[in-house]
Amino acid sequence: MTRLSRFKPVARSRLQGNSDDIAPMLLGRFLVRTLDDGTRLVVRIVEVEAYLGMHDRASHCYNGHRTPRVESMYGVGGTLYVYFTYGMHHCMNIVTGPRDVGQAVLLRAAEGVEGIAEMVSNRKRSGKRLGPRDLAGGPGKLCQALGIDRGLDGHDLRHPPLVLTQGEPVTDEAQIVRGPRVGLGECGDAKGWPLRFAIKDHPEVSRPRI
DNA sequence: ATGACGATTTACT
DNA sequence: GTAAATCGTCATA
Repeated sequence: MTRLSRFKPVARSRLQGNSDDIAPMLLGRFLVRTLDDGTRLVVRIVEVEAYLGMHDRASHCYNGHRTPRVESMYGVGGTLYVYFTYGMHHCMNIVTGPRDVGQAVLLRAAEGVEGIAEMVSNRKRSGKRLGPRDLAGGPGKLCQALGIDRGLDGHDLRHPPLVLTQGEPVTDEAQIVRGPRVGLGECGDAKGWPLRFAIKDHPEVSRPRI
């Protein structure tokens, strides 16, 4: 992977499969966020979770649930789905597959690549020092570091102000670990499905450890 | 009009 | 480890 191709956008055709197939291929990719003042923030994705759509009880699209909040999750692969939860946090997903299917990959953690000082500033709470995993080691933290909110819901990830690029993908499958998804409510067998993927032993991967 | 509920994070014991 | 914070959304009435 050459230095230049790292910043080439990922083609939509690469995002048209099932979310559990695509999720591990997103590990190592970059998210390139351009702020209004021109500042560029870059992170490398290190942890994701697949949500399978209508037949996945943990999914916002379970049983065909379709409301204004989740509408963008039914968009074409390569669309961004951002939701607001717990009254204070945003989480972002990359939609996969054809339109109207409702599959997506939740971005759970990333490592800072460029613009780290700015991201730290975005993350600073009450003047405390940031510890391990405090920059983008969780879905809400990642969104806060990059300044992502519902205003970007439905955005096309091939274009600024948020682009998914080739980055430094993980080619060695042995470097990928998987386990059950985090934070789910009661959802039967879906609770144990191993749809969480992360780069093995990466320090930014969120808790609980995989 | 109302109430229950989060694909979480943080602070505190 | 446990618990509080905090509010948009949606099902129910």
